[in-house]
Amino acid sequence: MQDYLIDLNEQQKAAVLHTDGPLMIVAGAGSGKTKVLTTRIAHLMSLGVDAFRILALTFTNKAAAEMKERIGNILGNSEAKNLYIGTFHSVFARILRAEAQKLGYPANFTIYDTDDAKSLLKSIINARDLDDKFYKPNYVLNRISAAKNRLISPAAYLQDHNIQQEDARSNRPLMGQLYEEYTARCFKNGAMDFDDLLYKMYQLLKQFPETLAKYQHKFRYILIDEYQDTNLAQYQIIKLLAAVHENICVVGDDAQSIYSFRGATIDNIMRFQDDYEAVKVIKLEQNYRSTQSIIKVANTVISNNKRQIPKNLWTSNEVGEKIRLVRTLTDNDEGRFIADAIAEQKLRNHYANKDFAILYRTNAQSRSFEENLRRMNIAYRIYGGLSFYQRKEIKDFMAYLRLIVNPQDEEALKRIINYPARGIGKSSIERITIAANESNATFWEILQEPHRAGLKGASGAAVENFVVMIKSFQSMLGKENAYDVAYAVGKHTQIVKELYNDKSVEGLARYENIQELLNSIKEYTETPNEDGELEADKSLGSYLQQISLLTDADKDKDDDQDVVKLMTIHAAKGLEFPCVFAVGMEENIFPSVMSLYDREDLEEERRLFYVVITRARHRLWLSFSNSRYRFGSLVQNDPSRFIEEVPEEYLDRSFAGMGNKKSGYGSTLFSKGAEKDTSHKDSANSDLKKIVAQQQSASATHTPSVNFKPSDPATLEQGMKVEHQRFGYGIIQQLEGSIHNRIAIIKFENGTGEKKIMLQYAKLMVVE
DNA sequence: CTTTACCCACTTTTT
DNA sequence: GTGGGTAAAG
Repeated sequence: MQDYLIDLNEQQKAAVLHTDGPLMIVAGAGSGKTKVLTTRIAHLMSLGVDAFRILALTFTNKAAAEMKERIGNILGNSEAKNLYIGTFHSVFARILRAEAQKLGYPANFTIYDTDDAKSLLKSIINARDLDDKFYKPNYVLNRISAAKNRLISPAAYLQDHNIQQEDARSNRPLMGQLYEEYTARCFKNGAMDFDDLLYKMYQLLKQFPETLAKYQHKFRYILIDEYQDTNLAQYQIIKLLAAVHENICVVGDDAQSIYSFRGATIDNIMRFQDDYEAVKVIKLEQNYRSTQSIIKVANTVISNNKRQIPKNLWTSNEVGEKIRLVRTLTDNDEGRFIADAIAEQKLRNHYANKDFAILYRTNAQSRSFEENLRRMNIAYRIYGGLSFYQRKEIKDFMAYLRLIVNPQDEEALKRIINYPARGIGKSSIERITIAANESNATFWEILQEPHRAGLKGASGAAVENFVVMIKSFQSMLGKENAYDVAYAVGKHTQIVKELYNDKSVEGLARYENIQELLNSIKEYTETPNEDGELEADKSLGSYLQQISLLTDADKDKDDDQDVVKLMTIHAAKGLEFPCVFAVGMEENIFPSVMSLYDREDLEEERRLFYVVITRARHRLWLSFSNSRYRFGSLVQNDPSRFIEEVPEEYLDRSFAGMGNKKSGYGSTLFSKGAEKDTSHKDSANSDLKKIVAQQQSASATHTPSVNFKPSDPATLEQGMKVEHQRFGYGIIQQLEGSIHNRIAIIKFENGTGEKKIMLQYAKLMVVE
């Protein structure tokens, strides 16, 4: 084992050696926070503390994996694998899986991601015939999420006067009922959403004292990373777990609290000292990452915030270069400038691609950088955005797997019951839903006896076939591993075949995605489990449990690829890069338009600005554009107010000249404006055309005669004159198709010309 | 019942 | 520019 204390400064050493009792480490950006946490855990273990009794909670799987690895390196043995290190969500999911029955959940409960939750809410809102102008699934989900993060149950929500008034005032009086029904439906489906993983964990500890005692005893040492980003639910759970030993160590930086939209409250870190009597506070103020210029700028910027723990971040690194301010006229120019700058820096200062990061406020901003990097042949990778697991084809495939493991999961069931199309349409699904509600059974139960929903004939048979197929997959669960079941799903459902036959570019990509999913499942079943505690469980159930908490960033292990990294500032937290481009520094974007009217929100944006500044080690660029396309139309934003907060002496404005220095820019702007005008004319023009077309088709639409009565399709013959309900009168030119699907080619009188009419559906009356 | 075509709302940030 | 939901056509 290395002498792990040797390269720690005094404060870091103090934090490592303070093993027992509550400890708060206020760790400035780049002050060696992760090093302290990992060394502290290694130190505990070298003192003889059993790895099984140490709990460390982080916010990303990546941070957790990194910690595990670094501890392993310090200790030089495999003991680190026994540590309970993970995100709040994954650690709690694991515990909940073991304790699920206590709460009435199946051990194989499904974890709903945001999309699943929204679609469930949508169906609840639709079923109640509510106006989706007010009850937007997104809004409703956020409201429910906020309630859960504040540990407010549906019952408490309905009883709370303030909340009720708030909802009434915003024209959403039924919010509480929606919360109640959503909760009930999730329970019935055997599903928990992300917030439930915290909320139910709290319930579990609160309702079952012996369970609480068990975990209180088990976790003798608790460490929390990014404490400034915890919400009330997380706070209360930690408080319960730590109550006996009080060996709790939290690490955080109030200046980097950027997740209030997820319910995080800066109060938790501000009040930590009041929560525990014997608390020790250690501040890590020396920054090892950045140049003096960068640190100075960061400090100045953050001092504009009112609420913060006083600290003085400093560095003994070199002064470094000024921060470069870049101004361009269009978003595409911004992308081009930065791609050029990267190429230039690579030559001039011998940087590699991986030394650069382009960081933006919103995912939608990535396009112009992608295009220009591609043009310059610079390798890049986008982190975040639409995740692999959010793609439609992946969600469809996963829905099969989810249903097999948990047939209660109605969302999964409805997603794939008719995909690929197998003749179970909207009306059949409706019948089943009604039957299920009436007899208080689950959707799946009704499916097994389709006659209870009045389904017979073709649709009844289709349902029966579907059930037989799913059951055959289920019978594999006990004996086969995750890959074998998934392979069978691929083989026996038509999904893979259908995608394979789709030769379009998108179809090919989808096919490859399914292929990739199958490969990753295979890899999962063939890799030995890391968890020392759990048996090597390679079942489909355990696969699903862990996959639903994984994000894109966790998927790629080859982190060392030589590529420029593009991601949101949020995603960049905890990372560092030699060269950072903070782009889109414009009002309404950064700070976001959503945060302009509230002091708290604005301060959070400023903390976000602080975060992006402190990602840079050597060089930092701030860029903004006079105009950019958003949504197809051109918008113009002022430079971000945050730029003005950067002290002038650290700012290099030589790239921020007005566009008039270069000829052509002015005219570009002008022609863009002109284009916009014509496009307006165009759209007005096409609107007009549409109206004309509508009127024409309206006059072409036939009003059926009073005595219209469809004739039996079997009696139709070539040459007959018939009446169609909408197309009017016509002559049958030809009849073709099989007995079951007869098609008539009819020439209509009113200029609509020849049409193929499927007799199965169309109603035709013989005139003569 | 299924497929296609158009229309609209959507953009903070994430486990 | 995009994905999902709806209406119309087959």
